[in-house]
Amino acid sequence: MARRKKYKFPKTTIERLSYYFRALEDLSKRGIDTVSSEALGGKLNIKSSQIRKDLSYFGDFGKRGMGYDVKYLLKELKYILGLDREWSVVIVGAGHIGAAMANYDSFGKRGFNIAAIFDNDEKKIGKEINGTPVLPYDNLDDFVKQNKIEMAIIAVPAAAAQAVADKLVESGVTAILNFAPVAVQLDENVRCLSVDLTTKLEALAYYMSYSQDKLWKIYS
Amino acid sequence: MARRKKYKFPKTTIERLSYYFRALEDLSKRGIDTVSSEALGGKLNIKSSQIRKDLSYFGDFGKRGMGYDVKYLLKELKYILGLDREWSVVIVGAGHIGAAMANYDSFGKRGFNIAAIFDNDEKKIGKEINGTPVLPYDNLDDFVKQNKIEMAIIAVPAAAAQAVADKLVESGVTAILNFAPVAVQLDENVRCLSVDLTTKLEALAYYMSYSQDKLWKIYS
DNA sequence: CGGCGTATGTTAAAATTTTCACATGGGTGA
DNA sequence: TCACCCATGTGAAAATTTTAACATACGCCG
Repeated sequence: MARRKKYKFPKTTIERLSYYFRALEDLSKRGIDTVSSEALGGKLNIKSSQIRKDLSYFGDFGKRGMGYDVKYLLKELKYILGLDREWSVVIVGAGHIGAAMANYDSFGKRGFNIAAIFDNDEKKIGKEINGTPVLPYDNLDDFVKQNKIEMAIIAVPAAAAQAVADKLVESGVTAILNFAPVAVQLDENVRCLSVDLTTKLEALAYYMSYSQDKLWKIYS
Repeated sequence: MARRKKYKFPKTTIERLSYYFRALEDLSKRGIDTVSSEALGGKLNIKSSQIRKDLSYFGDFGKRGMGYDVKYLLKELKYILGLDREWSVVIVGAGHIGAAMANYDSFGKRGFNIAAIFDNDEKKIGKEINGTPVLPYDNLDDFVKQNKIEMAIIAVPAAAAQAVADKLVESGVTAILNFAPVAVQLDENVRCLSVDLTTKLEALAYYMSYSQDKLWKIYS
């Protein structure tokens, strides 16, 4: 019921809240209106104690003996995650990944509106991707300022990423989702999360080689 | 020099090894052949002690007072990460994300060869994406078995992901990179990493709402 | 060839995160 | 209304991960 609780909590909690949110949406769609931490955890492969702890950082949302009211918890999570409003986002880079993001309809459903896509390529400029216009990279500055864009998705080659990030921040963007395989250096009041596709595959490769005992375990 | 060291290390270490690898590649390309943990950390926003610790799980690769030989460390990391061989991968789902993955050339450079893409859509079957054929989903089983595919990328809607994953595992795949926004339940000897695009944006939304003091901090 | 500067590898401490265990309180039915 | 069940919320313990600190070893220079 009461919202404010602890002031510090693990970084990983935020990510899990997002998982809870999605799972609850699914339950809600299926007409289920109450769920226990145990049941929710089963769906997500997360321990029930973890779920209760995560939620406890933000408030008391459940009823003892009963579990959580799905709709109520959804509303609260929506609020906590900042999803109770619309966010305007620009994508920089109209290549395959940029295009895939522009076509990713889940963003819209969550209130992330792709306002424009920016690229240097003459052949792409002026076209639309999933209804979103592709504009010249040179207009990025003005567009971000005029439309008060706060979030951006970087989908350009690694070599260009830092320059793009700098430009975005200078124009007023304060949150960046970066697909370029490079660590961009940013002011600390700008949030940047990276999605590193190669790294994920490499981690899988590691686990597989490991399981095949081809690793350092062999040598001494 | 010596390879085998500790047997347990943080899960996050593997991911960082992948970052080190890429940064070293970059240094190597630029003709730099020695690097200190301090310099490498500066490039990646990672503390030098973290780097030394990470590497120490696998062996002694540096020279005191000197740092690390870039080429040598690259070779060792390649070995540790299991990148000293080719991996055959299939993509399931020829939608925007599947297509983007098929077009992601970095995979090939790392030894991840996309052998085929599978989809149900008649209009897509028979075509090629970046030189890789799109085959009927019904052939997935046979193809994976015949070509001894070990890794797969799932890029289908959430509702289909579990069934696809089951089919892949049944056919012999033991590592999965999952783009579907759902937690797939798998046998524990199958490795599965998820890339959750919405979750990342949601985490950003959280951080931004937080910084704007619109969160639980307000209430009591 | 010995001392000096430097950056490693490691050990110990600190910080963070997860898990456990259980007291607590809401709801239900007699 | 009372007793019983159940699942929460939490405080403490365990596990994991990061950071700090430093002794050690390498190479260079005089």
